[in-house]
Amino acid sequence: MLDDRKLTILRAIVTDYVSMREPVGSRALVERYHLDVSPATVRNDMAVLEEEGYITQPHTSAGRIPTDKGYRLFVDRLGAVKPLSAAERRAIETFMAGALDIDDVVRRTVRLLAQITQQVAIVQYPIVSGATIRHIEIVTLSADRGLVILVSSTGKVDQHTVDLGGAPEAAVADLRGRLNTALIGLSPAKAVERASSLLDELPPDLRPLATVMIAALLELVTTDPSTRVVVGGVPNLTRFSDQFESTVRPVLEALEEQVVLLRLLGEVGIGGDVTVRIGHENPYETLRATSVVASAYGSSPDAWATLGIVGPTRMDYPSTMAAVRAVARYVGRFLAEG
Amino acid sequence: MLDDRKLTILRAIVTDYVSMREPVGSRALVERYHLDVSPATVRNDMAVLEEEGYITQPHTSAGRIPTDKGYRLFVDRLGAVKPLSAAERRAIETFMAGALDIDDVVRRTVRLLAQITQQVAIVQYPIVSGATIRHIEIVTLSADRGLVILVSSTGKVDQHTVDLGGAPEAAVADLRGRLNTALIGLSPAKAVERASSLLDELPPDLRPLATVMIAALLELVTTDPSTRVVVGGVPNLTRFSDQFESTVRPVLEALEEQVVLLRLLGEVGIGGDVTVRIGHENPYETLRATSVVASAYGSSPDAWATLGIVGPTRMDYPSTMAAVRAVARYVGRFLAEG
DNA sequence: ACTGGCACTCCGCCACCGAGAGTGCCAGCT
DNA sequence: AGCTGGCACTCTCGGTGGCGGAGTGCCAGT
Repeated sequence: MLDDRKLTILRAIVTDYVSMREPVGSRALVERYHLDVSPATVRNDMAVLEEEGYITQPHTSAGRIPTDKGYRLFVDRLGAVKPLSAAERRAIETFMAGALDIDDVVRRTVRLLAQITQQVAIVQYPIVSGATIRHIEIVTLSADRGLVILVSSTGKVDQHTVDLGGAPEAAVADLRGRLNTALIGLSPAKAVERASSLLDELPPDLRPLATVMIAALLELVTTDPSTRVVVGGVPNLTRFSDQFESTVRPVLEALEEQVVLLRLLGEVGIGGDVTVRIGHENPYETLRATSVVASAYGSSPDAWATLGIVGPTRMDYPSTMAAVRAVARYVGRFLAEG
Repeated sequence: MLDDRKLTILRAIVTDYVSMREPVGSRALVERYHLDVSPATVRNDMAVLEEEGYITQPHTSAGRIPTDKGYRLFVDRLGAVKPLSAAERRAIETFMAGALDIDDVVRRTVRLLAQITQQVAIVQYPIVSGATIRHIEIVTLSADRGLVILVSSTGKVDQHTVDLGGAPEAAVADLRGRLNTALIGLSPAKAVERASSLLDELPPDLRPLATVMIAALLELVTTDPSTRVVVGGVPNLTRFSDQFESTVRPVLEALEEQVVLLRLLGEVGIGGDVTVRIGHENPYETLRATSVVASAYGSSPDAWATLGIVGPTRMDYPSTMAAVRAVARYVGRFLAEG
C-alpha cells in the first residue's frame, strides 16, 4: 500500500512541517529533500497518503500537514533517533552534579528536561512501593494533635497529622517504639498487613491510638506516591502564541491537577522505552493538540517513577525522545549510585 | 489641583476601563456615570488629568486609559472597598473546612484565592521564625548518608541529607539525644546560637559529626522559609490572550522562580493591610504590565507569611483587594484555631 | 465656569484586487 | 504502468482605498 517513496515523502512532510511550521507543498518537498521525481508525482503520492489518513490539507490549495496518524507512523517507523548534542550531554552532567536529596534531584531533573527539550517538563517523585520503611516518628504538637512522620529507604519523608485524643505522652512513646520495631525494613504493602495484625497484640488501652496511627500510615503509604509531581518549563508554552485557546489553556489547566498529570504520564512500563502519546491518543479530549513523551526512570525495578514532557503534536519527536530517554537513564543511574 | 469632579472622572475612567476593557471617552462617561455636565466639560477635565499624568491616550481621537499613576491614586483614595458576595463568603468557609495539615491548608488557600479573584494566586508557607523547634530526628539511610529531620511547632517538617562519614550508630543516637534536649523549645535563631555553643561541650569524637549536623540544621532554619511558595490559578492568565508576549510570558517566567515570587510578594508588614504594587512599581521591568496584590497572614505575630495574587494592571482592585484581605484573615484565624 | 457646535484626526471595518502558492487532472511520453 | 509537463482552478494573504464612527480640541457664546 505504502511503498518506500510514499514513506519517504511522509517523513519529509513531518520533518519539514515541524521545522518550518507551515503546510508543505510538493514543490518545496522535491527541492528540499532531493526527491528525484517531479512535483506532480509527489502530488499523486500525497493524494494517496491523504486518502489513507496520514496527512491532511488545512484548506484547498494549501500544502499538507501530518495528522495524528501520520505522526504515529513517523514515530513508530520513520524517525531516526537523533543523538544528543555535546552541549546537551554536558548540560545533563552539570545539572545533576551536587544534588542534595530527593527533592533536589527532582527539582533539577525537571529544569534539565525543560531546558533541553524546550517543552513543559513533568517529573513524578520516585514511588516508594518497592522501598522499605526506614523509620517512624511520632511528634506531639499539642495535647490533641500529633504528627506521624514516615521515612522511607529512598530518603523520602512523608507526614500526616493525627488526633491523639489526649493520650498520655508515655503511651505515644510506647506505641512509637512498637511500631518501629514491628515495621522497620518492611515494604509498605507488608507494613500495612503487619500493622493490622499488630493491633491485636497491643494492650487494650493503646488500641484506639494505634488505630488512628495505622490509618495515617496507611494513608501515607497508599495515597502519597501518586500525589507528588513537579512541573517546570511552563514559559515554553508561549512559543505557540498562535492557537491560544485551543492549545495553551488546556495544557495550563492540566498542569494544575496532579491527577491529570499522572494520567497523562500514563502507564509506562519500567523496562520499556520512551512512550509517545500523540494528540487524540491522550486520555483528555481537550489535549488533542498536544503530545506526551514519557519514560520510566529509577534506581531499580523496585523504586521508579515516570518523567516526561508535554508539547504540541507538531514537535521534533526524534530529538525530544532522545532527550527524554537520556535524562531518564542518567537520573536513574544517579539515584542508584546515591 | 484636582477638584472633586476630576477625581470622580478619574474614578469613572478606571472603573469603566476595567470592566469594558476599552478606552473610555467623554460621551460614554457622562452617560454611564450620570455626571451632570456636558461632554465638553469632561473633556477639559480629562485634558488636565492627562497633563498631570493620571490618564493617557493610546492614540489621538481615542478615549483615555488610566496610567499606573492613575491606578495608584484610584487605589489610594478613590476605590470604595467592594464587599465580598455571599457566594464568595461561602466559598471561603467551605474551601478550608476539613484541612488536614499545613500543606493542605496552603494548597487549599491557593486554590481558593485563584478561584475568587480569577487571577494567579501565590501563597508562601508560614515562616517558622517565631515558631519553636519541636523535635529533631536523625535517620541513617546507609553507612554514609543520613537524614536530619526538623519538626517545628507549627507542624512543618523539613529535611536535609547529611554525610555521616561512617560514624557509628551509637554516636548518631547520642548526638540526636543531645541535640533534642538542648534545642527543643527554642526559636530557630536561638537554636542556631545554642547549637554552636553546644559544639564546645561535646566529647571530641562527636564533633565532626555534630558540625555537619548543625550546618544542616542551620541551612534548614535559614534557607527554608524562603524556599516554599505555592502557585495556582495559572490558567487564568489565558484571559488576556491579547498582549501575549508582553504580559503572559513574563508572568510565567516569574512563576517558575521562587526567589522572584518572594520578591514580588515583597515586604509586607505583618500588621499592615493589603499591599498593592502597580506596574512599574514592581521590582521587575518585564512585569510592568502586571500588578501584585498581597497581604500578610498568619496565626500570630510570630508565625506568618505572605499571600497574594498577580494580575494585569487593568484589574478590579476593590474586589481583588477585598478578596485577598478576606482570605488572609480567614486563613490566619483558621491557623490560630488549629 | 460651563456648554454647544464644529472641524479634524484616527481607528476599524469592509470590499476589492492581484500575486503567489498549491492542487487536481489530463494527455502524452518512456 | 508509471512518471511528467502543462493548465485551469481555488484559496490565502497582503495591500489599498473608502467610509462611518468615535473621540478630541478649540472657540465663541451663555
